[in-house]
Amino acid sequence: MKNYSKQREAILEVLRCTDTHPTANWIYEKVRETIPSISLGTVYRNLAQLSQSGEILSLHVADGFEHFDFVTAPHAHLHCKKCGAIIDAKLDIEPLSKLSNDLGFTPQNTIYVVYGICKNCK
Amino acid sequence: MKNYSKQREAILEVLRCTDTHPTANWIYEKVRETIPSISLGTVYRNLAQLSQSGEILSLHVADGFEHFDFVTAPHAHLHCKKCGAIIDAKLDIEPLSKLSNDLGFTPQNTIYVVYGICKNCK
DNA sequence: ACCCAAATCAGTAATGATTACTATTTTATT
DNA sequence: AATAAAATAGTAATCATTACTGATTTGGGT
Repeated sequence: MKNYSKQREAILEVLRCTDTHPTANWIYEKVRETIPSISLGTVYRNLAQLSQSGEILSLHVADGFEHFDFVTAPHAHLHCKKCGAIIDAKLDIEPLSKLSNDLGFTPQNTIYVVYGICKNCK
Repeated sequence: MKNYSKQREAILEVLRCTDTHPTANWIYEKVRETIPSISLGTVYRNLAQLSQSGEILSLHVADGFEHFDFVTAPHAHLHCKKCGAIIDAKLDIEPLSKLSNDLGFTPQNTIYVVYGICKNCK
């Protein structure tokens, strides 16, 4: 079903080594330093696949871009409206079991985005 | 700064009278029943303006569309991966004051999306 | 009421992130 | 080595959203 590819490995490696929450294009530019022939479509395809299999997290914020996160454990994302930075934060979240009890909704994963102004932009 | 327009009024009215979380295009089609000459650009412009002034909420989920919500009070959005529905849910959220204390981040508003499978699609 | 500047509008064209497609190459298995 | 499935590079197409333009509407002052 899923074969090894050095392109996918490189994409994961780039994502593993940043604490920003890059876009597909940012990752593309970064991977090109190692694999100059890689194509943007390959980056998109692998990110979608990794996201679908739960190995990485896909994150939609109000800037219109899809962002990716190597950290899949539940945590909050602070998005600065000025500089666009996305900062990780620990934040206690009510257990999701209530959702299945009350609404019959089976939760799979959770995205928590807080919009505001970051330390540097104040 | 901000003048009255019947178009903006109609857009707000459509949004007020639905419990779905419509896209700009859905709202456009709906408002056209009342104001057939309205243009899609007008819908987008007003939604952006209302969202920026905090009168409505803009919501980005993994379907690539921007959704809008008349309810601005903090609550969770359950997004069904199968049918694409967005369902409102009450969910206790840790007070955001900690963010400013710990990270110097000034929170303004909060979007909480839970991905999963809804009751009907199970 | 009338005037004027700012705001808004309808209609259309442009943008650009993402997806789809195709012919070629790589991977894993026998 | 032979084969089929999976992945790739490169390019073209899609389509939600934004930008632009010239006409219309709004609201405050005279």
